[in-house]
Amino acid sequence: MDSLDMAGHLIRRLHQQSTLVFVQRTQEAGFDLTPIQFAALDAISNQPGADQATVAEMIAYDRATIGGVIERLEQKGWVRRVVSERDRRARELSLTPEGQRILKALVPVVRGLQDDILLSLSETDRARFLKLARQAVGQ
Amino acid sequence: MDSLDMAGHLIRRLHQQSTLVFVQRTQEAGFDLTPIQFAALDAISNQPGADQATVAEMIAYDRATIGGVIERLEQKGWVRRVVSERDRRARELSLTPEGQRILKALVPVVRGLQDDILLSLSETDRARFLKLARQAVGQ
DNA sequence: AGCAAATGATATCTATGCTTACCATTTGCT
DNA sequence: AGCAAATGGTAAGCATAGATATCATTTGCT
Repeated sequence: MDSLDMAGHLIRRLHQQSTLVFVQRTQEAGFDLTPIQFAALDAISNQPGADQATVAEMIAYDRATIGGVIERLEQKGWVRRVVSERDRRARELSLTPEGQRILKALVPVVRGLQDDILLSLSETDRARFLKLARQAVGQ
Repeated sequence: MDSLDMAGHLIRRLHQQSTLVFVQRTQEAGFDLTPIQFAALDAISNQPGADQATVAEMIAYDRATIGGVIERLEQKGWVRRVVSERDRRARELSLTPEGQRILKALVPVVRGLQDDILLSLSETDRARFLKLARQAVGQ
């Protein structure tokens, strides 16, 4: 078996393709952000007031890296970070009005590009693939 | 549709899982390297004398990052980099005897961990998934 | 032969992605 | 109340990952 044909390598190439499509399509639509920034934005929107650790857990991310992601979202003016009164270690996250506007405009674009990630699969195979992928990540 | 259930996010989590399993299993076996270092090592072994650009293309990698990867492999004493006589811009790559020894010991370990990446899939589903993944990356 | 275009490689910059260590604060237990 | 353990966050370090710019050399065309 060729090492390039093994699960690990195929998955890396899928990830590569996925990121590329995301960035290209969102840029074409006039946005400037990464897939992970979108995931964080979406998570914060679904759970306003959550702290960074919670958001990290929601999107299966590590605590150390999420800090930088949130910081960049804050710099863009899309996310607010307020020290929690309940727990002064924590920072409560929420979207700014601008962040909400961006996310709302972004959702249909991101939804629309998902099929482009798996362009060489038929509709049926795409559904099969996603079902298996879901199962593989234990969801 | 939840953004966490979309193709892009599922693929990112697969990649995460894949890398984790690779590093854990190879470390348990006494090795210290990344998936991409393995891919490069394997590519060089299959095509000794190839230059960096060729190796990058073989493993679907970008030219800018491969330099660092090869450099780390060279530092480990696994790869030799010799300026080509044919084309003085190029560096011809080959494995050192140590690199050959390591790769030979590594191959069965890496082969063996592939199934662990997709542990929650049955044998049949794993084969289905890989077939679809292969198709999705256009291979 | 001469020169523009292509190519191999590196440098720089930005952004993940993960590990370990550390600091501040809170929790849980006695 | 007192204190160890747990938790939220940041810092530092290493390794991808890709875009763009630059440099050296080679190729292709005339």
